[in-house]
Amino acid sequence: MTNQEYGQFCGLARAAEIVGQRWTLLILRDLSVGPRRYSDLVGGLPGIPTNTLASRLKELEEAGLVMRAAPAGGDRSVVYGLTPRGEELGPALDALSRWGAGGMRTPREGEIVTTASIVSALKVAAGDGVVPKSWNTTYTVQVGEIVAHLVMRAGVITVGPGAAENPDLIIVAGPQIRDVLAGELDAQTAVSTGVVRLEGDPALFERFADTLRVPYSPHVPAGA
Amino acid sequence: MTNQEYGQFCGLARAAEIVGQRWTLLILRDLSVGPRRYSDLVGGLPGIPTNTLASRLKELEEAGLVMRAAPAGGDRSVVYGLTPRGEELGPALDALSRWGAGGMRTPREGEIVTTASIVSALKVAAGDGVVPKSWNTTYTVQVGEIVAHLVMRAGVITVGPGAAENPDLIIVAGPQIRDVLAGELDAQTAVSTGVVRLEGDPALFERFADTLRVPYSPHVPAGA
DNA sequence: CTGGATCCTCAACGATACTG
DNA sequence: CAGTATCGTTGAGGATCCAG
Repeated sequence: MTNQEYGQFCGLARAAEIVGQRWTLLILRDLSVGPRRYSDLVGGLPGIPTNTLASRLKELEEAGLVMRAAPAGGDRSVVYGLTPRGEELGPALDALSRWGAGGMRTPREGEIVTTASIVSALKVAAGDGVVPKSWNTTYTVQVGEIVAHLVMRAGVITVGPGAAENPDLIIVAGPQIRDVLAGELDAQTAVSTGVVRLEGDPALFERFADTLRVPYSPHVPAGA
Repeated sequence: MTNQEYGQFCGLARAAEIVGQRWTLLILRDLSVGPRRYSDLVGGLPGIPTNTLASRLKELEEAGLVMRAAPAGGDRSVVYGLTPRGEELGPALDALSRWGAGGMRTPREGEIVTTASIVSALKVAAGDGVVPKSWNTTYTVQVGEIVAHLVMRAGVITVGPGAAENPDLIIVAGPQIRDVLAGELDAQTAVSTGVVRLEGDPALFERFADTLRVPYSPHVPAGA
């Protein structure tokens, strides 16, 4: 059992040999949002040592989860993206995110929000992503300096980084918006107490708050 | 960002701080089968250093996933089990198992099968565990030295370690039974080629092979 | 005999500097 | 921009030992 192997013929053990490496889950989360350059990853993963990132990318490429691509155009920057096999890990990442979010009420000292964390949180909150076909709403969500967009259209929800072009509603908030996603802070109270600031139709925020859900675990003390 | 923290207010990051530790996923898998004593864990996790196991159990207890219990009876051995919060991690473990199993065709040199790996593999293969209410079948599954049981009754599948009392069918096989679960080796061929040996009604093995499923990933080369 | 604690070694990780 | 090189620190691996 040299190296990082567990020596068991077991799916979970095989998975653990890959995602059990430090930083690997967060690298995969960032790539799940879309292809990224090396420096994008460095920027989205504050604190990661550059040699660790280089090692992980190499290992993930060898394991078949990540591919490097040098785009055809004159732009010669290297871009990393998930392979189909890497995309297949999505449901597992979502399940882990949901579980972790269940125990996460307020930021710890110094904890920050990144683009990938917001996008993946909204994706998880969207669940199966199915909404009534008649809904046609575009949101821009801003948490601190970080901006993402969320679109409800044709019966499905899609989420991505950056602002929407012509959003029907802009939602500006801090990490406390977590309570809204948990269903413990209702939309009207969130607005009236200043936790959330809106630019657009407030009724669309009610829809947002009712549709997206990542509950708190009932088994975690409220102080956590 | 001291210690093992990632400094991000993100569910996946919080989860990674726990399950990203070496051996932790496998410890949780073993405990998900049922309460275990320290020495059971040592036995079920070949190669784990005893101090690492002790550290992990302490960390998991502090994180609220694991509880130590000294049973009321005269037996005074310490028993470790999952808390409700630990049980909530089940879906994430299952998703990881399924993903890992998708890339796992044959054992690597020296890889073994443990009781917890068989039980969790069968649980994952059972999916939502729903079967026709009329089915009432008890299986004993033996892979190498390892024995587990699987019961289809009252519309649901239950799985556990050890042999069944009066099994309707005993299935004896090696790791190659993986191909049956993947749906790439049909029941009759498995029996006729000697991959699987049965004691009981062969038709019940067809039911087993048709009901339990953990597919291979289409994106992993067959040589893996 | 179970449930660990201790000690030492070494590979992996982390921080910083530097290069094609 | 995309890494590699270097070096210090930490944690895992492995053996042994100790207490209830």
